Amino acid sequence: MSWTDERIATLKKMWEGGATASQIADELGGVSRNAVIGKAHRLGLKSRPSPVKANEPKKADKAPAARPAAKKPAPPRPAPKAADSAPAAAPPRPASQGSGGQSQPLPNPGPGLPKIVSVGPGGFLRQGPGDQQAPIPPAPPRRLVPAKPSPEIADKTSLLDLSDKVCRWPMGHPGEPDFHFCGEPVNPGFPYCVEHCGRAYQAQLPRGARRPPPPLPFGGPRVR
DNA sequence: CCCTGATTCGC
DNA sequence: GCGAATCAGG
Repeated sequence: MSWTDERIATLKKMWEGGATASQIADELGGVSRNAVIGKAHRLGLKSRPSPVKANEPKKADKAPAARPAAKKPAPPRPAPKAADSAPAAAPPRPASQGSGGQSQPLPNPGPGLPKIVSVGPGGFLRQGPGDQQAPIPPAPPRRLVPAKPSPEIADKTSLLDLSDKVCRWPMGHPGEPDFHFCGEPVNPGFPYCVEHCGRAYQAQLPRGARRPPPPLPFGGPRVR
């Protein structure tokens, strides 16, 4: 498999969206997760909350220990700089599981977006004690609505048409011919439109009104 | 052992 | 440029 523009675009979006390399590789098909990571790095994407990252080069001495057991005697690595453009803090996301055994991250709003925790039934924002002030309470849906962004989307929002103005909610699966994004105008301050904000930031419904399935952008059974 | 991303290096 | 092999941490 070669890296076509579309595949690269998908890779980018999913990578930026917080999907793991494995998920991306799986979605793209025909490539290993290593390929995805390698490509991502070659594209300039990098780092992002990587689980493996406890070692930070302290300002001190450290004789670069050569690799003990390696087929090839690798010269000491210069400096494994890693923490440069890491998001301040990932907003807690409602996690649900659809396929594997580990958590399935939702597309992550890029840096600069408000850290919304969740949306209450009445449309108020739940936030940490410290974060006192919402950018703007969007009056999200009181109850979840079936994913039906718009009766007719004349032109499907392609991967490349994404901007911070349109809803990035993925419709279908990447790689499918009709894979596209919601494309509705976003809820200001959010990566999604109002409807999909209600899905992404799973509203906490009053007891009893709990029946809709847990929809997820990526990996979910199918949302459409 | 499972997972994760990072890096290296032969191709 | 690509990605398997490897490393390293959770």
